[in-house]
Amino acid sequence: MPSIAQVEPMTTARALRGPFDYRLPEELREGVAVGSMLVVPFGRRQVLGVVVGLAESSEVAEEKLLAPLRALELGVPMELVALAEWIAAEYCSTIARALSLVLPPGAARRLSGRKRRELAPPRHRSSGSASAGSPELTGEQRAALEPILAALAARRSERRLLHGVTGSGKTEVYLQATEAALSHGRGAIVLVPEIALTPQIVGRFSERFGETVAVLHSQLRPAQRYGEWRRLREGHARVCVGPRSAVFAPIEDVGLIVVDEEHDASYKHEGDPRYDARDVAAERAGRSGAVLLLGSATPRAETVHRVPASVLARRVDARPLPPVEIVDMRGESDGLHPVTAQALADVRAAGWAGHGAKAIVLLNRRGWSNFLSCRSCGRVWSCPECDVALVLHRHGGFLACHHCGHREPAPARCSDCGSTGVARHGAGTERLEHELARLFDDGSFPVFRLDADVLDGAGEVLRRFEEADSGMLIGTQMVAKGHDFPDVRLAVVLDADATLRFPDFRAEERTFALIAQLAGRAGRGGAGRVLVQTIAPQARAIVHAAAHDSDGFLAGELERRRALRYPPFSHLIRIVCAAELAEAARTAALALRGALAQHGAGGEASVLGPASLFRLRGRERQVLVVKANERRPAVEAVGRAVSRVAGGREHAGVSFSVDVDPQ
DNA sequence: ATACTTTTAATC
DNA sequence: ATTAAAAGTATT
Repeated sequence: MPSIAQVEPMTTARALRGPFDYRLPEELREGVAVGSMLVVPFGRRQVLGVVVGLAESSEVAEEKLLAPLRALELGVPMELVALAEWIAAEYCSTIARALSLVLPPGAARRLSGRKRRELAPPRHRSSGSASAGSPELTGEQRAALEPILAALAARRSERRLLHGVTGSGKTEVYLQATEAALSHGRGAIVLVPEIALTPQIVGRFSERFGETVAVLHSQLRPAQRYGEWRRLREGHARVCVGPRSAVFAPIEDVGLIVVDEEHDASYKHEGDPRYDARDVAAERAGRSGAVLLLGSATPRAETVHRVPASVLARRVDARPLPPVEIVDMRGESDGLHPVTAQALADVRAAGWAGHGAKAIVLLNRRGWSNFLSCRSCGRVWSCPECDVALVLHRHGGFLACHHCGHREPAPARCSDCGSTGVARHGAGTERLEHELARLFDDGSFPVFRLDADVLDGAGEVLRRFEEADSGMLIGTQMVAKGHDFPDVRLAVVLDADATLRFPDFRAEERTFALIAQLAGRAGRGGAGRVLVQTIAPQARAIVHAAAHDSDGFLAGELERRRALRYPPFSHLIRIVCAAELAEAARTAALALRGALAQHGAGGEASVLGPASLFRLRGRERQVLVVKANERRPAVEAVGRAVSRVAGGREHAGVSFSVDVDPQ
């Protein structure tokens, strides 16, 4: 019986290198395992610790060993401790930070409370399951399901891409794959981008599988969240549907991990460790002999390159995808093209004729105006903490920084020269809502706005749009996500090239996905039409999206990535050095580059930069990018270089952030 | 000599 | 990170 517990204390310190050994008193030896949570004395404090190993003896002198104060009732599964160790190494982070991802929700905060309150009894919900029955699959769906069933039967880990156009019935494949996993006695995880935007998929899982489904979403109160975690941990629920953090669901013997809308940017975690839930899902599936199923109408080039695909080319209702028209805005004034205005008027007229008729308009820019300038002296209102222009939010009467959240009252006059001539440049969703309501809302054709600024929440706006007979939904990229309304006759993208102008090698892929996803919202219950306003009508992403040519776009994209040695033909690691003074950040970045040059950047790798980034939250930033053929040696080399440079005192006040496979 | 501030070292 | 001992600096 091991008497030593190797414990990782849950602190965020980078310099701390555990694990630390504790002597287990007799009464704890039975119950403590890898994954157990202990409260331990640590320095002068008490901290929560996770047991990462057990041993018979310790290197540490007997008299220095302390005993844990107490053990918590429920720990995490052993396999998640191993997964956390993998994440710490893979993303250049610490074990403690990686472990905090797999702990029960609120674990760190509950430490101070002594005895946990008894939980409310589980609420009842529709039991579903057996009676619901699975609908008949199309030939394409059956062909896609077949290799998944075979892998599950053989307990073989396998990765599959489900490349299916919008409306082709991907969810039914997920459901039947889940059913198969359950029938083999195994659990399943279903990752979705954001529950509020995809209520339909959650509903279908709950309906089909009843109480064995645990749903994690942002609206749950902490106690409910913990309740769902506990149902999974104790095996009462075997399926978890949730956002990226659900990849850490405490399910034993996972047989299937689904990643819906696998192209979605929300799978990348912003914050240390900067993990990518898709890669973590692949790793977890590999470790537990599970099937990884990645689904999308617009998969990433990386995924297409690496993962064998099943294709769903037809919609289940057998309707064709709506025709997409490119509306050339060169030489036109800003705003709506006459063709677009007429198309919206046509939708409103169709609504009058009887059934509902709806339109969706996408403009990927929040607020009223992009930026303000003084007509007299040219002053531009910018963020005091970041080097970006402030956006006018007219309804709230303030200017906001979209990077740090800074707000200030909207100015009536120039604070430099006193002039009252303040020019508003560009239009965002708030202004568009105002304009379109003025033009089209006659009482029977309401305009709804959906973006990150709406106060009632995305779900509420979508519900109101659904309930309306006719109307228009305008908003940012949120309007292109997984919801499904049958009466949408028209989908419009304004300034479609806006995303193309981002200095990012994924800009084309993002633009293609955005247009294709939005096009998928139109014509689900009848004829549909899609308009794309752009000043770049020849751009590859736009031309292919208009032709519904995913394969053609991906082929070109992969060719371009290969030529430029971008992922998937290399791995990128981004290191950002931030400090109050630009000079300090630059010196640190140069030192880091020096360390990488001196000790190697891991295999065949090149280091680009340092380059300046715009100031953010009052900190000047410099970025280095490592482009490597092999990921692991490069990550290790970067990790060593960062701790060497960050460890010294000469770069005090500089923070280092490492992003492996940045999105 | 004494009260502050900064540096350094340790956390089983 | 947090803490406290150690070392350094300014103040009576």
